[in-house]
Amino acid sequence: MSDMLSPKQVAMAIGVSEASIKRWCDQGLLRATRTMGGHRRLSRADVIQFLKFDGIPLVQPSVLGLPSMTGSTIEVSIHVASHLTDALAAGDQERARCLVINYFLSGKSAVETFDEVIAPAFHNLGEQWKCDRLDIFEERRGCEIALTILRELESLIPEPVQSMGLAACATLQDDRYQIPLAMVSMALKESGWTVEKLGTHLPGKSLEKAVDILKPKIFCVSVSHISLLDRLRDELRSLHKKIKTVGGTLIVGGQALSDDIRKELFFDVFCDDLKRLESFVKTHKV
Amino acid sequence: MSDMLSPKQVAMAIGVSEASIKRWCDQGLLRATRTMGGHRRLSRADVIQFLKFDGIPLVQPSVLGLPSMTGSTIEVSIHVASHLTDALAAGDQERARCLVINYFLSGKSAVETFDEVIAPAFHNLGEQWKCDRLDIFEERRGCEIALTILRELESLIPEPVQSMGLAACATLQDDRYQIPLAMVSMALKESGWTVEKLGTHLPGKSLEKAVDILKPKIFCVSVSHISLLDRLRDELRSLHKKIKTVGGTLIVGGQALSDDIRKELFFDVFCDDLKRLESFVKTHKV
DNA sequence: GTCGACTCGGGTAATTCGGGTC
DNA sequence: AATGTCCGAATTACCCGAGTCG
Repeated sequence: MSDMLSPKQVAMAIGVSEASIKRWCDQGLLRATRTMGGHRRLSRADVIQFLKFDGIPLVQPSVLGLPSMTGSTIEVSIHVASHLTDALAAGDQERARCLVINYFLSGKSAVETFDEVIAPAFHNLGEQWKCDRLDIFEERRGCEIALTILRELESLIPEPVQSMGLAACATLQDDRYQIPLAMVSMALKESGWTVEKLGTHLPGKSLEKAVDILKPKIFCVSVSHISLLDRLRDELRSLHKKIKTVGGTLIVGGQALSDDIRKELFFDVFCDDLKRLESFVKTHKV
Repeated sequence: MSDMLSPKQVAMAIGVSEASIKRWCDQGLLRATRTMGGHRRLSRADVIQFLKFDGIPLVQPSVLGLPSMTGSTIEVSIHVASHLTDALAAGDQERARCLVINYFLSGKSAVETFDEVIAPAFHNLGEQWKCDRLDIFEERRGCEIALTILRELESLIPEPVQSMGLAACATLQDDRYQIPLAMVSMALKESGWTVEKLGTHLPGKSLEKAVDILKPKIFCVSVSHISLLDRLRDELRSLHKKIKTVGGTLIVGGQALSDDIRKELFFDVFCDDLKRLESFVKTHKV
């Protein structure tokens, strides 16, 4: 990562407009070098010095540790995901928050943020955990942080003017992975659906009862962990039948569903990632 | 995303003139930071803190992103708790949000809100669940809603001027109750501590490693469910010893700790409710 | 070399400052 | 004693066409 920051980055870090950064530089309050084309470049050290000297406390210092958001899309997302991995592993909630929220606010949809940044970050975390480079509490703390950030992100997704209909989502027994479920819920919300997030670790029978009561047009089951494949199959089959009685669609997805497992299951739609989920539910006729 | 508000925004939210905001800041009643050019910037949480302290009502809560006071604000905790129970059981997130946030805004501390409203509401939910008047998904959905509301409440707690020190909190294996843990974490934050929320369902050994790394002055273990009493006892004893090596204090609490169970455990402080936790950590010498 | 994102400079509108008065 | 309003000067935010960066 470069030690030189652009005016935009500094503006975000301090929470002022870019115009203010320009003025301060021109007044000599904040040292800046110039590129050959005349663009200002500020060193981290100078910015930190400046903030300390003038006692600006409102800053999120962590923002100054953010990677630049320039470059090709794919590069940026990998870059951000790797930084997010570090922040989550280190328990640095503020930095993780800035990374995700900034990515989202830079014009990405929630679904893109999930697929390109959050999911890869947790994949990385999983790898580190497998290699014993991460203690359990560090992994769990990372999940807590991610959930907090996701809830904040959710508040940034606008309510649809008119709802596409009612969608429900949940996980089945022994699957307690809340993060994928939260992402599914938000993907649905972003696509204009009214979402009932029922929760994790729920018996199939309870989900069927929910179908009876709520009569959702769409039911998403996230599968991140399978303890008993037979039970999963039975519950999905039964749930699928139940959903058909109210004219709904059963969608499944999740890391635990490999190709051969998927073949044995009953459902209407399978989604590798949230982009696929989005493209389906956006065009779904109600 | 910026959490800093301008005097004009605050004035509109409260329904007073900007001059009043200025005076209150200058008198030290309302904490404010300054921009380079001397303009005041106020944090949401600080503004709310000030309003609660002086019992000033919000005229336009929407400016601060808060729900409007619907009708007469009920302040009788039992009534609020009972309404909250209904809202959570019915999956009515917006109503639950209004109840909790308004109770908090009416001058109650977060700890009071927990002890008087949220904990009783979940106690009621538990009763209904035992009587089979609530399906599992309804109870689980209520927890999801509560967690979302708690996260919002957390953003309304002001940052302490100076931290009391570092506190950590977690639950042990097979205890996956996130809501009590979240409340403990927020109670600590409200009392001025910097909190590391490590997460739920953690092995004792991992918590000991966390103690080694973080060296917290306070360690809170929330116990809402006990699967193996022997293991709980062993892990707490070992954890207690470890915490002593860094000069910390082990605090335990939770619904699962009956009198006779408690007698068998090792710890420094026991807390029936969050009020007790608060009164201990507020006076804790570091 | 193309292209999208960013930045330049400069100008304008909106907000806030401190202080004084009602 | 507390609040709302008014003032000139200063600060900040927003906008635009042209140029630069990666």
